[in-house]
Amino acid sequence: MRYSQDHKAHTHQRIIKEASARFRKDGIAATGLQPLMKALGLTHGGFYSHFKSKDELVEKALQEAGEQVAGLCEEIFAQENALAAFIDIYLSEWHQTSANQGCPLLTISSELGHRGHPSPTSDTVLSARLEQIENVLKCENKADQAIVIMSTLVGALLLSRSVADHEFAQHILAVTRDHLKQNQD
Amino acid sequence: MRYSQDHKAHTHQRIIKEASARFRKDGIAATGLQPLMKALGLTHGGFYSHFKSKDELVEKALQEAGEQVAGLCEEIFAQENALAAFIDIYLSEWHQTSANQGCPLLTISSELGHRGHPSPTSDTVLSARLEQIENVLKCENKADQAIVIMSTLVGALLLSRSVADHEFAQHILAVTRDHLKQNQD
DNA sequence: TGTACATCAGTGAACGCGCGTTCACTGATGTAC
DNA sequence: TGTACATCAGTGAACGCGCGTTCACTGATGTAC
Repeated sequence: MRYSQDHKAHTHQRIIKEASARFRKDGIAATGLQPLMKALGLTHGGFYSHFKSKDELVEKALQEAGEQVAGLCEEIFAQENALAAFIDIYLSEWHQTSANQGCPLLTISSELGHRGHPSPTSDTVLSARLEQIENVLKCENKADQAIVIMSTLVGALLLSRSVADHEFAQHILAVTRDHLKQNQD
Repeated sequence: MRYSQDHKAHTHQRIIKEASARFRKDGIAATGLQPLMKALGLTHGGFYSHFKSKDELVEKALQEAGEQVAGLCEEIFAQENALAAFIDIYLSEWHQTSANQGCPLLTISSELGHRGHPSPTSDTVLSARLEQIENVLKCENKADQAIVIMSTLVGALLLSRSVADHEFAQHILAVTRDHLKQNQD
């Protein structure tokens, strides 16, 4: 059946959005196209009138995750005390448990990178974050300092998500938050 | 055919060792038991006389990766200037490209944690690293400082592996190495 | 010491399953006359 | 304005494939007599 003009574009976006969440939560390999389409009330056959392969969806979903997160981050970095706000959100309990809405660097990017084919979109996402951090730094070596801060954020979040002991996980986040906010230049 | 006494134990270890490498390199989900056994010159059916499921192998392989890495780290931390040596190796080009022999926290642990069932072995591996770092720190708040250092190491390595641009990847490692060695207490 | 038997690590075919992908088809809508 | 037709987003069965797992079987070795 034919649908109204922008119907296809709308469905296209719904697929990308759902994929972007699922890839971040469960990983790319563990996310099937069949369950994904079913969750949107569609049948899996229709997938290929939107994308030529799962790989294409992966790339689009990574981009969408990047843009979604970029939107959130713009708001955060518009505040006063932007770096502290960013640190608090990046290392929040919300971000620890909500991988499906969070930073794609930990999940999509790292699943792509060096297992198969890394994506230039990973570079774009990371660069965007680094630039935002640089802009609110006051020290010399802004660029280098931004890399170190971002590394620490990513690492602490990853460790807190990897660890089985919930209190240990929260402790990692808390300690790292304090350290980064204390040493901000 | 029946084999000499310690033959089974030997094969058992070979499977674990190969799995430990493949899980770290390609991820758990992307590593098939069939190709794994074939690579060892065995048929896949025999797998179940060694392990009751893939999940059991995953746990054993994570433990073995932890022990293997622990062995390497003991040597490193026995040196003078242990922390600097550890930082240099953790953020080396070797570690960036040799995920199959490297730290299991980035790959096995993070694939287990919060996607499915996290393993207490992740906690053990992380705690071992933290303790080694603590022992060579001279500042107050050793425990907290160790967490921050480990987070930064893990994050920088993950980012350098995620990024498509090879020079960018090397830059992340170099900058983080310098920062950590400069600020070591 | 020689023979009969039990053991059991490893074999390889088969199981059901979900994966990514293909394809002939449907049918409500937009377009042309 | 009314009718005939073209479009094409979405359907759902089917494809080959590799997955994890099961199982009846093999046959060289260790053990018992």
